Amino acid sequence: MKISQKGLYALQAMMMLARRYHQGAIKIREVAYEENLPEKFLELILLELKNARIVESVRGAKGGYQLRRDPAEIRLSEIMRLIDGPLAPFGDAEQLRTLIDRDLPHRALYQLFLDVRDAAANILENTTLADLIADPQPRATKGKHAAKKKEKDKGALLPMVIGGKKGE
Amino acid sequence: MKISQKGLYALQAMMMLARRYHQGAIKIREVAYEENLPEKFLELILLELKNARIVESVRGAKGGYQLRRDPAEIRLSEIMRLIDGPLAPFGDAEQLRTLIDRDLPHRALYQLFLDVRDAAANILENTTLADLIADPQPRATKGKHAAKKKEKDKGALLPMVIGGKKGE
DNA sequence: TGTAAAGTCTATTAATGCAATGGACTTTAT
DNA sequence: ATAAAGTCCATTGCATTAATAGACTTTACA
Repeated sequence: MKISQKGLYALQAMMMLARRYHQGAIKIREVAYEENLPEKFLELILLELKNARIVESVRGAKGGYQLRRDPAEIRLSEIMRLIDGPLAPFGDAEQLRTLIDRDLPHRALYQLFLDVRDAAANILENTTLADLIADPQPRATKGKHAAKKKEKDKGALLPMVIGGKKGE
Repeated sequence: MKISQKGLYALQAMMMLARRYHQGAIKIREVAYEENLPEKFLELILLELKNARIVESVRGAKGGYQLRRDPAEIRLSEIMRLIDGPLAPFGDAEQLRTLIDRDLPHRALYQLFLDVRDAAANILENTTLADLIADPQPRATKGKHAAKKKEKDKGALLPMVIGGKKGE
C-alpha cells in the first residue's frame, strides 16, 4: 500500500503539465524547477510517460513535454499503474480472481485484497488530472469520485470497475 | 499499494491460528509446515506479533503460539499496519491532512490519497480474522465489510473511519 | 536431574529494488 | 555552426526485504 517517490514525482509533473495544457511544450528543467524534482530523474519518468503515450515530446531547441490528451481524459489510475504497477495490495486483479477460485484455504483473504483493490480502483479510475487542477478545491463538495457523473461524458474509456470481470 | 511478503505470511499465520483458536499453543514449525512458510522467518514475524500483544507464546517443550484475543476481535488493519505500516498510499493519514492544509498546489492530490486510504481503512477495520475463516465463503453475500453490522457488537474497539479526525 | 523440544534474541547476509547521477548522442531553432 | 533541448544507456549508492545462522533460555517429563 505505498506509492513510490517516482510515482509521486510523476503525478506532480503531470499536474503541472495539466495546468499548462494550453501552453505548448514545457522544458524538463522548468517542470523540475517548479515542482522541485530532481531533473535527471524526472527525465526518466517523462520518457516512460512518453512511451506510454500519455505525454509527447518536442525535441531540439524550444523542445519540451506536453500532455497528449486533454487532462479530463487522463485518469490517475493510468499514471499510477504505469509507474507503480497494479493497484491491488497483492498481485493484480486477475491473479487474485484465480487465487480466489483455486486457493480454498485463503480465498477469503484474497477476496479481501480484491475488495481493497476495487475500492482504490474505483476512486482512481474516476479521477482525472482535470479534477486535480480545478483550482479552489471544492472542500465541501460531496461525492467527488466513485461513480460521480461527468457534466459531459465524452464516452468513458473505462465504464466502471467494481464487480466487472475486467480490471487492473 | 503493496503488501510485503512478510505481511502476507503474517496474515496466513494468523488465519491458521484463528482456525485453531480452541486448540492451545501451536508450534512455529507446525504453522510453517501447514502454511508453507519459511520457519525461521515466521519466527521473527510471530515475535513481532507477540510484542504487539496480538498473539502470545508458551515457552519450553509443549510450547507454541496462540491468539491472545478472539478472532472476531482482531482486525486485519491491525496486523497490516504492524507489519507494513500505514494504509495510506503515501505517508499516513495525519501527514496527509497536514499536507492538504498546507501544500496548496497539491492539496487535491493529497486529498485523493486520503480518500484511497479511507476506502482501504474502512474495509480493513471492519474485517476480522473471524470473517476470514467463516468456512463456506458467502460468495453471494453483499456488503461483507464496509459498515456491516455485527450480530452482537461487543463494543467496537474502533468505531468508524471515514471522515473521522483519527486514523492511521 | 538431565535432556530434548520448544521459544528468544541478535547478527549477518544475499538479493532486490529504488532514487539518483553521468555522460555521450541526436535533433532542432536560430 | 552553435546552443539548447530531448534520448539513451550505464552505473552507483543506498535502503529495504527476505531469509538464515547460531547461541541462549525456558519448560515438560522420563
